[in-house]
Amino acid sequence: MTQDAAVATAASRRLSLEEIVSYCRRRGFIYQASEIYGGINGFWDFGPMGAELKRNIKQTWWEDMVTRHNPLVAPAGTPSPFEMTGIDSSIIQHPQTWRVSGHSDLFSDMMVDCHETKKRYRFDHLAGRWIKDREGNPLFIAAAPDAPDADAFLDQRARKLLGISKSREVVWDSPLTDLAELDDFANVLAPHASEKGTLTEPREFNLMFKTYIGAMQTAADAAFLRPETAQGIFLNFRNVLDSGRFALPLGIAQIGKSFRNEITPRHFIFRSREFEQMEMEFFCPPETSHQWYKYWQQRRLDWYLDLGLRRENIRVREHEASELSHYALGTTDIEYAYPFMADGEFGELEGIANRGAFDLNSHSMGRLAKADPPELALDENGAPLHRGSGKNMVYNDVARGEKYVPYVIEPAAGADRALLAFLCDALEIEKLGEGGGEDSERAVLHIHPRLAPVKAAIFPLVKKEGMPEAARDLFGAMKRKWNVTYDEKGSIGRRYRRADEVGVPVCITIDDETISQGTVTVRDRDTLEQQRIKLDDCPAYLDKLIEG
RNA sequence: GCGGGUAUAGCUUAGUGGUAAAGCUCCAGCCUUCCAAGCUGGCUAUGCGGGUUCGAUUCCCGCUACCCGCUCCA
Repeated sequence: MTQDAAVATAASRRLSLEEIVSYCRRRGFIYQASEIYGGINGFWDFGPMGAELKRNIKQTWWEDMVTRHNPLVAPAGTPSPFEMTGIDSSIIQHPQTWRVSGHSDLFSDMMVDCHETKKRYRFDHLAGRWIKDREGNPLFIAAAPDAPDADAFLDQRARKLLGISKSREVVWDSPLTDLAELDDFANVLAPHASEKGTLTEPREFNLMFKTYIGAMQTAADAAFLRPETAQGIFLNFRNVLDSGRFALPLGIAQIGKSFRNEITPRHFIFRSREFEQMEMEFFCPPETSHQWYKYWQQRRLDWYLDLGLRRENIRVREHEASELSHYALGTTDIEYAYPFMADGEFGELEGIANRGAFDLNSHSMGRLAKADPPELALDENGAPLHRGSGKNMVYNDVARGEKYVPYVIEPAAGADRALLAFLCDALEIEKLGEGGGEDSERAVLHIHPRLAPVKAAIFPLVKKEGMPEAARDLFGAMKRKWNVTYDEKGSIGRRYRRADEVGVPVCITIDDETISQGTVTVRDRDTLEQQRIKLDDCPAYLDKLIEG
């Protein structure tokens, strides 16, 4: 850190991603998974500090979303009071869950990529016809899978490419042929390309981790690690309603691990293959859904701001209609200016979506195709593509005197991304101009006390005159309620710096006045200011610091 | 997935075809009464696997991981 500080020119500065990674490793926040075996791409382990920080982030989210919620009062801007609760569902669910949700189709197929246009096609959706090019060489023109009329599309492509006038008929050398019947793609012209031979070999493209239930491991036993926690909530919607005496509007929250076989894990823990989500599904009457959507956008933004993220580093971005997922009526991203993003660019922190009744209807009727309103996806025989459970998802709203399938607002946050954002935002190298005349730097993590891995550090000023004994007594008492540390090694200044670097909000120092008058000094991490308080007031002081 | 770069101690660096060096950190001891003091001592490293060589941390090949730029991102 001395080296880093030496290149600092401003009064304080933010760190690069490499410096953040180095810091996380050095101070016990995050290590590369399986590091002693050379590491494993896309996986990370949380060390002593990181585990505490992540636990605090999750706990703060859970408290603010679920346990501290008052269901008797309607917050400003909402149509009504509402209830909040939580579940913890299984990582492995019935495979039909992912077929109906759309994740199987989207996440697992043989795909071919086009080098030229960068488009990706499902291998089994591509077909085309053979023809002779201008030099008389064989050329396979592939049709766009989404073209309404493949023959018309192919004729048009051939006329344009080979200069065949409208008065002449296009003469093909073959009927419509699946790409799968070709030995290689060297003579294949991709649907949107200008040159042939731009397609890759078909590659399996499965973003869900596959496993097997039972020891036999046959194809019929295949199961998947969840790619999102949300579906576990939809599957249990009826259970929660039936067993909990809840009425809508109702939010069901869940925190847990999810798994995606990302093609390119990147940027430290920003995109990893195993990650933790904090998701909530808010079930409400359809006609109020937009109002709730707006409410949750603001409330989720406020959560990050209240916990100290700088406003200038956060952006709220509403998706364009063309960006929307197959299920969403509206989606807003809360984005953060991560240090690996270019200046002025932001990366996703949390998404808030209005999913309509898509999920509940899907799990009732079967996989829905994107349409307005959504309709059942059918296979070539007209049967449902993926059958739903057949269970009734209609809610009988006695208070409103109507029955409906609830609409769902989903704030879906990444716990790891939140952790990364809080770290990046809070970590600074500060230049302290004063102090003995020489330039002095300190690394300090200005993390919110609620999130701080260690809440307080307790020091005896020196190791004599009864100070260690008094400090240990205080430490023992505080430890019952908070994660506090005791340190008597090194000079007092060195101990302050060590505490600053891992974001300890306050250092409590025992000195000779503690022994004679029962007072201690509390030193603030951010202002460096000290004040003297009564020894007995330490718990109340810390409680106020954390909870405000 | 493509291209470029990197890999020596916990961190930041040095160096060498023949016993791997330093500063910081950390630990122990002495000292120390409020912001990284000082003294003494100590622990700890060439990412993994091949090849060339009498001998490889150094040269070559492969792999892995990380960083940067594209690509992708339910």
